[in-house]
Amino acid sequence: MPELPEVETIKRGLEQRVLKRTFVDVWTDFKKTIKRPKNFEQFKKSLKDKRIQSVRRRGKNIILDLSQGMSLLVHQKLTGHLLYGKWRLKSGKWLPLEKGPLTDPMNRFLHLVFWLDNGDQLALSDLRKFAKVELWKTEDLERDEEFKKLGPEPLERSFDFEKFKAILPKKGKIKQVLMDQNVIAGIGNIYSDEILFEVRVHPEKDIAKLSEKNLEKIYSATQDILKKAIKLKGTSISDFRDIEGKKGLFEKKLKAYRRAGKQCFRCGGVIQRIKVGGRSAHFCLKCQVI
DNA sequence: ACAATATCCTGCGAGC
DNA sequence: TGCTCGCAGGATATTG
Repeated sequence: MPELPEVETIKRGLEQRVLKRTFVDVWTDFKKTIKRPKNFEQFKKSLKDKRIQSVRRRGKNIILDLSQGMSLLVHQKLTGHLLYGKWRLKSGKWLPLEKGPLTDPMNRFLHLVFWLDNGDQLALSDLRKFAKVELWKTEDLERDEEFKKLGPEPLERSFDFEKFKAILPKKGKIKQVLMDQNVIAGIGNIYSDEILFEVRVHPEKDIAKLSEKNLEKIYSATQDILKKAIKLKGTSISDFRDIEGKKGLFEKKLKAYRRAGKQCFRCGGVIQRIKVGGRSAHFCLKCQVI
């Protein structure tokens, strides 16, 4: 599922591929993906002839800033990922024109396809159809309450340890706090597990009971792990692919996530899986003792 | 005021 | 073999 490193990987891919391109047309077989405007014909009409001027990431959101003060926001949610290439529609199914990564089964679930002015396409593959796409007036998006509520970017230069401490709530289970987009933007289930494994902190630990030293460790591990994952183009443990359709390499580095029942690389203990806030949490019972 | 739960989806693997 | 069932999960809505 795309978290900050995966979304950043997509963002960088888009910068290479779609910057300065213009939207020509759009197709979907699942109109519900388009949340704004609700009417698909209106969406299509508003998007037509808009040029992509810049690409941004905010938390797990991708934002394409367009000409005429418009912005296209894409949230890939669980299984969505944007792809760039050439396909043709054959009896309701999109087939890649060339052999290569785009033929990967995880890239087959195209529910939204944009035509660009160079003849190529930008597509959203989304197995579970949770992804959302919204077309905004840029200034309305910046003023939107939901959007403004997003917490700070963990990898921004200005996000130092003092700032990290300042934005933390008074109490709460550390895993849930790290995953709360309104506290810090971009961390999800995979990286929260990996960060807490790294610092030997139990996912249910109440942040009120964490020492300054341990908070600092969590802060640094967050930076290190997110940066390392971006370098490796993210984690593809189930469905994530970059815009060329290729897998990320960070899945090989996972030490906790989806390793339930396996041996801990650090102490040889067994990795546990429990539910924290309705989500699966993976950790080593033996060495994540703080 | 807050926290737990349901909702949206569908491929996959387990179990019968 | 082939069916049903439960699970996975980000963010939001709804219920407790």
